[in-house]
Amino acid sequence: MEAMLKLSSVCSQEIEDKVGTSTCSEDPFRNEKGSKDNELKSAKAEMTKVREENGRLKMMLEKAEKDYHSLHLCFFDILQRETPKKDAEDSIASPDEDEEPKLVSLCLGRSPREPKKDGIIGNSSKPKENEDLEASLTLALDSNSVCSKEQVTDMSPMNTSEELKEEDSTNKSERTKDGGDEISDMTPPTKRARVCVRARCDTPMMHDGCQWRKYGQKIAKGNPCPRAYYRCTLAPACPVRKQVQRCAEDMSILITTYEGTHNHPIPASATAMASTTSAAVSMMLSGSSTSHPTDQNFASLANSPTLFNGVNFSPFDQSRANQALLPNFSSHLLPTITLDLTSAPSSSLTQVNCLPSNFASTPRFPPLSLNFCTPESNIPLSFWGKGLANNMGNQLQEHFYQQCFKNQTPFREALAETLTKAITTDTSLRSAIAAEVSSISGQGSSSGNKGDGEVLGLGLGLKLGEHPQLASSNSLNQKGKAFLTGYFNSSSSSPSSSQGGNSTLLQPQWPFSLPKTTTPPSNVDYLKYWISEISHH
DNA sequence: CGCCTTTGACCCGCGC
DNA sequence: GCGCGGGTCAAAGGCG
Repeated sequence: MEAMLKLSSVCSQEIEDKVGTSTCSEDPFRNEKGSKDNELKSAKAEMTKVREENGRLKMMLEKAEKDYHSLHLCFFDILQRETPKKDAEDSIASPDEDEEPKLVSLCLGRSPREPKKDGIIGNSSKPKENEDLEASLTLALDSNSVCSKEQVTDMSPMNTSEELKEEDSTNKSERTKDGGDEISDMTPPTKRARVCVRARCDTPMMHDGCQWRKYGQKIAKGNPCPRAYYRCTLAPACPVRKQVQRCAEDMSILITTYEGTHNHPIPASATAMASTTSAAVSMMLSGSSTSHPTDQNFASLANSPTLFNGVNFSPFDQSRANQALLPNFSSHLLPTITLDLTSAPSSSLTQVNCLPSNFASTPRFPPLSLNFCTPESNIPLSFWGKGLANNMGNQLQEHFYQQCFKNQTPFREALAETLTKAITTDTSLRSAIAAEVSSISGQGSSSGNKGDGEVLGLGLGLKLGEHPQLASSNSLNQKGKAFLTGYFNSSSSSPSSSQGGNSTLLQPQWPFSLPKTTTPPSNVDYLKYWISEISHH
């Protein structure tokens, strides 16, 4: 849409120039004046038309933006409404588990590497030689923006009594030590959100914009690397803590777990990931409001195309969890979400989505993986593995980080942009996508759910503007072409072409009317639409 | 001197 | 009840 607006502006400008030159230039030939006037009138009419079109497009853009923002705001409201129902149901079944805390983990990555084994890197002895690296990764908790109602009441940033059972004891000691500060015990312990960040980082600790004081260090079982415990020192009574540990399987991965909610304003540098982490927290608390969600719950949550578009919610996999590749520094009372942004290579999904063995033995809190990583780890391996070379992945990852942390673009948009870039720059990837679509289409609608899960993460709008033709020539095989052609020919007239391609469609307008009784468009549908969009260009 | 890190001790929950 | 492991405390020491 932006490009269309640009185009309209350019056309308008050209016409204006044309008109301007026509009007300003002295016409020596009076007998040509009539034709010039006609030309002038038609040009003016055209200009008016273009201006109107421009205005309409602008209005459409504004409307789309408004819609997006309102949807963004409404998103968590919807989750909140659903939460009490589930909570009510589950409180009947297991009323005491409502107080169970939650773990959300977030993972970041720098470069894809094969996990190294048996290497020991002392994280605390590393010199601070890569401050630049640290600076590129910022992270913070900020539940303010997207907390569900439940969170707002229970995890209010100002609610310093906080949610933690463990912290209760700690706070008690702190209270006694500090002579009883403003920390109150008025609110009961409630759901706790923990956000774990996995990042490829060579420095002992990721710079996240906050100030931390180390208060302990332990050698955890199963990991030769010591685990460090930090408290937030930006505010004296801030309950936020974090644990930092190197991944035993890949020493280049730094795993940081945040716990609690800041009860003070956080620096701007610490807010880059706030929305993402809090969104994850919110999702965890609302989507899994059962407190002990079943695998099915998480699977359905993960497969919901409307929830966290572009985020790969990997359903809990017991066999994977049993591999216990992640260090266990979470209370086994805590359920797990893994937001994975490490761009591990082909084994990434297996590696990253693995969770501590105690989670495997605690099925009432099946872990959940949110894969905010580079596309190749966000898309099924069979999919990305076909087309995305490793060096390509590195570039895209850099692009993704730039979008997320430097430009502070929301994760979804950054991911969308990165995916778009991947497709626009990698012909083999386009072929892979086309092939995947062909295979999906070959599965037919009867197996749509399966395809849904396979392409989960593609249910997001992508910048379709500058890319070449994905579906052109060799990119789509015959089957896929036939499918797409038939698919979209049978559909109603697509407004996408009339809207132009240069639009950032975070929630793309569905190009065809859907039966009222049908379920919302799935990710497969989005993918099909998306490739169709590309093929139209 | 204040802040931070280090490190051994302690507490607590869980499993057997 | 006991042992294990995770998490925290707090004294001691280092550093700017």
